[in-house]
Amino acid sequence: MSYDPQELEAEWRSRWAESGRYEADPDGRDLDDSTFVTVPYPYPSGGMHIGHARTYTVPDVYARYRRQQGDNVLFPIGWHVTGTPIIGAVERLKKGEEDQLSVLRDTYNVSEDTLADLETPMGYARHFIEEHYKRGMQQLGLSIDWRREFTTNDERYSKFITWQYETLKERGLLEKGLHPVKYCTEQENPVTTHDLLEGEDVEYQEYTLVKFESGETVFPMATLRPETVRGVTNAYIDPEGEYVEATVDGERWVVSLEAVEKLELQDHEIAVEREVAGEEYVGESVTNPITGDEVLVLPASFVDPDSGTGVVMSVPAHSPDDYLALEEAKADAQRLREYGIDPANVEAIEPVPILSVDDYGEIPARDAVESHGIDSADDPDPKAVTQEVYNREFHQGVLSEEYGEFAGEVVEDVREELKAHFQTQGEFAAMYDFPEPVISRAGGKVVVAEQETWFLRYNDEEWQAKTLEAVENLEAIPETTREQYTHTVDWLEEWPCIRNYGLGTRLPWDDEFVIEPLSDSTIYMAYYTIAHRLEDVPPEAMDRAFFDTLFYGPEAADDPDERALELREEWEYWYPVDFRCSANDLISNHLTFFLYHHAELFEKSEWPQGITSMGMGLLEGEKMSSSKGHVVLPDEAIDEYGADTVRFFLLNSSEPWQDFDWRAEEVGSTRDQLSRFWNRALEVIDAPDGERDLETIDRWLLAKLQETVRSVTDAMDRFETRTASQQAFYGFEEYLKWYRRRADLERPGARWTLRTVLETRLRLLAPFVPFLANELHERLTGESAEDVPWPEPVPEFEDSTIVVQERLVEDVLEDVRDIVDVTDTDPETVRLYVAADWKRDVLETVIDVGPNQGQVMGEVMQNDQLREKGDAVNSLVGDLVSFVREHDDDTLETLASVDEQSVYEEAASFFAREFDADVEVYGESAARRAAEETSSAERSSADSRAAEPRDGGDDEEPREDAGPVDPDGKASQAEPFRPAIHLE
RNA sequence: GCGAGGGUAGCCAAGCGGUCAACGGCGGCGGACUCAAGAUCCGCUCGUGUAGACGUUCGUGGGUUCGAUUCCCUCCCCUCGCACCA
Repeated sequence: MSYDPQELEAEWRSRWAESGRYEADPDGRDLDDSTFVTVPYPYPSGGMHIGHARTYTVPDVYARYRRQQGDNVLFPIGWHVTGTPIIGAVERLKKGEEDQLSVLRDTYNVSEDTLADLETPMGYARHFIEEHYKRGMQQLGLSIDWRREFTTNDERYSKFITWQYETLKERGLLEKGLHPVKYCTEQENPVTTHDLLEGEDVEYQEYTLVKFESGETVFPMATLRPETVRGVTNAYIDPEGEYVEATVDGERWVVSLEAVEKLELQDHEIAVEREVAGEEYVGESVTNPITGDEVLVLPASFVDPDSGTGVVMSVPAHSPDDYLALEEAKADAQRLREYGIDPANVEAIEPVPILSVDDYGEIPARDAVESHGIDSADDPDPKAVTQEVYNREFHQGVLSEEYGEFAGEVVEDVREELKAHFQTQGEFAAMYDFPEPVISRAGGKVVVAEQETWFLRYNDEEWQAKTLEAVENLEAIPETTREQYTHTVDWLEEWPCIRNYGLGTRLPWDDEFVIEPLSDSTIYMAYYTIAHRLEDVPPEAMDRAFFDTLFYGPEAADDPDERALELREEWEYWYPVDFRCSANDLISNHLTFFLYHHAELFEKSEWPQGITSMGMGLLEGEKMSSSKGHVVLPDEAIDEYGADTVRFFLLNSSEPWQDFDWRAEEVGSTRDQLSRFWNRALEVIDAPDGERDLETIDRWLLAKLQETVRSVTDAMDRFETRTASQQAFYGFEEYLKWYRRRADLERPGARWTLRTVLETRLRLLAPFVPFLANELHERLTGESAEDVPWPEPVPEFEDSTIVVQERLVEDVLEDVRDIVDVTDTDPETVRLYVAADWKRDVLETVIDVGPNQGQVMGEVMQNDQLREKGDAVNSLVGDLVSFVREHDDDTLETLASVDEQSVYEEAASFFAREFDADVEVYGESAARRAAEETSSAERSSADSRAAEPRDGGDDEEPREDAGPVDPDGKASQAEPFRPAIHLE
């Protein structure tokens, strides 16, 4: 019967569903044997793709592994619907937006009839939960306890979040404050990126306003480079623009009309006194608040009244734009006169450098402009030049002497400090704005507004300290991520945790606001432990005291709720989370928040034990994108290849934390491999039982099996799913390939070996390919692989000697092959000569003395007989020194007990088969003596060799009737574990 | 720029101080099987070589070492994150 994944997988799926196999409850097993793995709950604003499939399969494989190890394992799932993405998607659907419709129809195969169901947020979410995620997860065979599902919009979940936020507020970890948000002036409402029509990628900037003065009137000039304030030579205003004089927080300011609304939204008291045309200010002198210098306000068409305050300061020494504008102004005396400015006054303006930077001369802006050959401020190229100057000055610019406490410092290091310094003194103010226009989908202009909001105080020192401790205690996989957590904790400021609208839980004390998604998903793993038993608890009973009792015990409430106390047992049984399988890009927010909230709300013993961070998925080498339709749906992949193939490919092609690349060709080949495995397995299952009558080669395979069990187990413990599955599958296939070549498979001993090997491998593979492995294991033994324990190495079959010996056989095979290839011959006889005993003695000496040529020679030369051999010994020692260096101590020790000659003799028939030749094995000494006898008989005289020592004991009895022969005198080339070879 | 990861043969990718010309997969070449194709199996896939070798390779340039793909430094290039988007 050939491999048919669809049929066999369907059968196992229903078996699992019917038996509720993966529903986990506290049972007799010890707390230490409870394992709780979680994965970020999916956000069903769209469908599931193959990248998600891996995300959820990694914890599944670990869960299955731990179950086989005897643990009680809980792997739950829920659904995250908080916030605006789902609402946004529904809005776009209802408006009939083509992009959205096409994604739904073409990418996710939503039928026309179904579209109507998607027009409410929860209807939309439900569809993707049921038809995509849940379905996909079940098809993949994920061992999830489905009783515990919930969504974050559920009433009871909200009660849980309410408890969490009330508790945090009480502990002083929430704080109210102002926070900049994107704000649509049309709808008079904050907007998210999804609500934007134009400028989706634009980030707002915090501009510094330098408060230039003219008498009592302030001209606030917006800049991103406050440190250049000492280099200001003049100001620019748009003569055509509309400006106002207004009272701002009690001061008299001149700003553009457009700036009024922005300032108002940014928490300034503002009252417009009168509107003025920009040109009225042209030619005026304003005073630099830092230097006290008077500078001229010049007209400039490039000034945008809708950017910042509509008045800008000019720093020609360090800004190419300003430099060019100044040059142009100087060149157009006519225009200056029209505005009543004496051109001589402008001509007199010279750039004032305020910092020095390598690669440029005194006036960086001028150098940059000149070296790039730019001559007009309207030229599009200055952008790049400006960027270059700004970057270099920011990272390398050293502030000049006038800067007092900041003199000699690099801009990058002191900008913030300098800004704060002058702000405190009242010379600077601040304003948020976008560097480019941003338009909402409602068509309104989007500006930055400051809004009252609630923050999580992630920069609270005590809280940080606890969290850092949680980071230290964590098993961070891979280890390199630990530093990223530490870094994130150091860097996090306050986090605004509410939004104006969206799905989710209302802020308990102000129901105008909703707790945002990253903030309502920090400790929900605790909710899984009780989710399936809440049905009978009315939501209104789930108050502070209820959860206090549940999480902190009976003492935490005056009149502890019985139900909460019962649920507490569940929570205590499963918590803490053993592993959270998440993604690299969540380290800097969600995962760190997860640690923060656990560190604060729970005892140390309940803190997360481990986090593994996963990489991303690519499709045919490119990033997946559901909006472009560049995705593979698990559904379709499983239909085509089968769930085991999908799982195996996802887990086997890279370690979890590495990126993986879904390539159809490789997935197809994975399926072929599994299919081949299936066929081979069936052959073993269908063959007669065999019996335990083992030859060396069987023992070799069994020894390799034990090695494999050991390394697969180690890899699984480190979450190295690729290493584990590679070893169990591909790695072992290589051994089997050798075994098939080497052994007579018809023997009962071989059949016994193959069955034993198959059984063990199926158990090792069961976490990865549960359908196939369970099925085959059941056919082989009557029990499924998941019903029997994870394999352990069997001491009886561990045998490093056999492994080392087999290696010698492989070496000889390779060496003979090489010689045959190079000489292009087809030998009829292959002769192997095993090194003489005295050579083994030299090897012993090298091992004893250490791999040092000089020392070894010193030792060896003590021996008269060896000394007589002269150069031969010297070069032998050289080779043996290398040999010893290249092998570890264990191997050398094992080799010491190996009888090399019998290894080859035992393998002789195998060699004969491989080379299709007669194979003869001799001892070097015996062969040599035979040669000497021949030659002495011929010449009737002793040559020099006759004087050589005969270290008696190594003389082997010749195996061939003809006696040992050494036609070409090759025997003397033999070295220990490297027999001399002669082909004829 | 800051933080993290990475650059290995035609491609993907393992190795992370010696058994490394470098696992494995894909692709390619040759052979077996077959009427044929596919699947499967076997061998080859840096160069040279009539004896198991030698030569040149693991982003660049240096260094440490008896020995470096593996350790240290320089530089170049790529990917990800850098916040109120989930």
